[in-house]
Amino acid sequence: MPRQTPDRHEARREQILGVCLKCFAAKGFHQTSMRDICAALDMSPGALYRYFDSKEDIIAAMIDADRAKMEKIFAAIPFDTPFPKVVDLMVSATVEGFVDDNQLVLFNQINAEGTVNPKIAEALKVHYGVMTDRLELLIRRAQERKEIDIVIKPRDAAVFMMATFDGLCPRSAFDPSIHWRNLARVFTGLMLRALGCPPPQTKGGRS
Amino acid sequence: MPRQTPDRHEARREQILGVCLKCFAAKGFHQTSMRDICAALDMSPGALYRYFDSKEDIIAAMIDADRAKMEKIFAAIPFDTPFPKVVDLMVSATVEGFVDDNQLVLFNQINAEGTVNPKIAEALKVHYGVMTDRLELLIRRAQERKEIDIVIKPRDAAVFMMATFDGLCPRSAFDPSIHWRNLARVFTGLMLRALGCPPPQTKGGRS
DNA sequence: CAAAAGATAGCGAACGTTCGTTCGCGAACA
DNA sequence: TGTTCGCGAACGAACGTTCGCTATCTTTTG
Repeated sequence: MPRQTPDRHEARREQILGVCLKCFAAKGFHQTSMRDICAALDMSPGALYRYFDSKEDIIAAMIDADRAKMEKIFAAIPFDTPFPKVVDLMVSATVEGFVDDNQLVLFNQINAEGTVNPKIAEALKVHYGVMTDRLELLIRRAQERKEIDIVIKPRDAAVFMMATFDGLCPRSAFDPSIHWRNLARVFTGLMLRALGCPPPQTKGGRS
Repeated sequence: MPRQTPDRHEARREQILGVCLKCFAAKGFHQTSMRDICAALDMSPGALYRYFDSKEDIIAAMIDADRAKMEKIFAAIPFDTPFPKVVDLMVSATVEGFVDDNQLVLFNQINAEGTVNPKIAEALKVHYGVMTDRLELLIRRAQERKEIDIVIKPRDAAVFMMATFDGLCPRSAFDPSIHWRNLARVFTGLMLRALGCPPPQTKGGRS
């Protein structure tokens, strides 16, 4: 019976992916060699190749896992969430991922890979589509609740917001004047203004 | 006297960079080999190395040229330009660069390289700084002219706008539903709304 | 003005290195 | 006893780069 340890394999795969993420985040996909990965894993190439067919396979799996995580966060936002809260959640999720640099570097790496590798490009299109669709729906509901301007087309607004999230990443990677807290607050505020959604409460508003 | 043909060299360098741009845009920095470049140039490696010390040198020079071009566009916008026009100019400049895919791929490639290569990262920080500073000034002037909301801090607004421009790129690379014309119009409109700047004229407004 | 001298551009085979990947074999576990 | 896991030396290919050579063009010189 060959069915013995079906999950051990999967678990190890995930553990490997975790280490690869750090490697890739530190040096980029194509500057990281299989030897680098093996060293970080304290593992031989032969062993590593029992879990992944190729380097590209590793990269693809890692991107998949990363995107799935993001999709999950988006999907977890209920439809009836007040829109300011929606924006806040999304901005927070985006910014928090940046606090350690992993996500920040990785995001740029993934986009670069996507522009050049058709297989990755296809996967990214799907993922981007899923996220934009979800956001579009959230916007539509908010419009029905009269929370945001009825004139704005939900799809357009969704694309705009997604683009702004995406822009956060290269921006914050190369602008040393940016501070996370301030960034998140400012972006949330401006995005809500763009959609004609009055903020709920601004409290004191320390500079 | 060794001073004979000082400009021939420079001219050829630029021509080489132009070809490299196409190569890099097609396959990415690290998937493009020196042999690929030589083939595209119909030139031998030996000859190529008379113009650039290394592959990294080529990449750096190309990024420099690309960024300089963008800076030039930004710098050409006069301070007294009505703000809606400013936004329109910037969005157009950004979007137009995408129409052929060169700029689009390249932008993602550059950001990825910047996250991993300290020298490039430093250059990008400078360039981003220059552009943000310029935009901040344009915003400040517009505020003085009462064109945009006085509450908004110019620096915050500048960062927000720059981020949105940046986001346009990966977004439009992976969202097949996007059409340039519509994209530019929507983004201009929403950005102006965010800053509390009433649009000048919307004309007919065909869907 | 012609010839010699010098500098620059271009070539392409070859270099040493590093890459992703393979494979035969032993150890551990079922 | 069969199956999985892990090892690490080894492979061929491809990489960025070098170097000695010839051809071309510019300047200097007789």
